[in-house]
Amino acid sequence: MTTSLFVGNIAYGAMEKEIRDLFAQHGTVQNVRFIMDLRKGRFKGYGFVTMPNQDAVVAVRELDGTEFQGRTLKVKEARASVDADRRSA
DNA sequence: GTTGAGCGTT
Repeated sequence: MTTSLFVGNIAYGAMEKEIRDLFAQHGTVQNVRFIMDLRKGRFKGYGFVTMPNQDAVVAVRELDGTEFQGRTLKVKEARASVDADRRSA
């Protein structure tokens, strides 16, 4: 039972570890995926965090709109979710 | 050598 969260407006200098640690403060982080530009290999500035459904809801509520490394984070349930685990959130 | 709304690499 996990939910994929879309995380946007991440600072270009941020690291997956920092996002994972940030989300871990509000729940159990199952996985963190930073989206890189496959052509240039640069960070696109957004990523996805997978958490248990209940923790994901809390994380969105607690982290969406908050500041992270000078940028206002955008946290929301992912749309193009490869995982169909948004059933019991 | 850059940038700033969005929905992803196995």
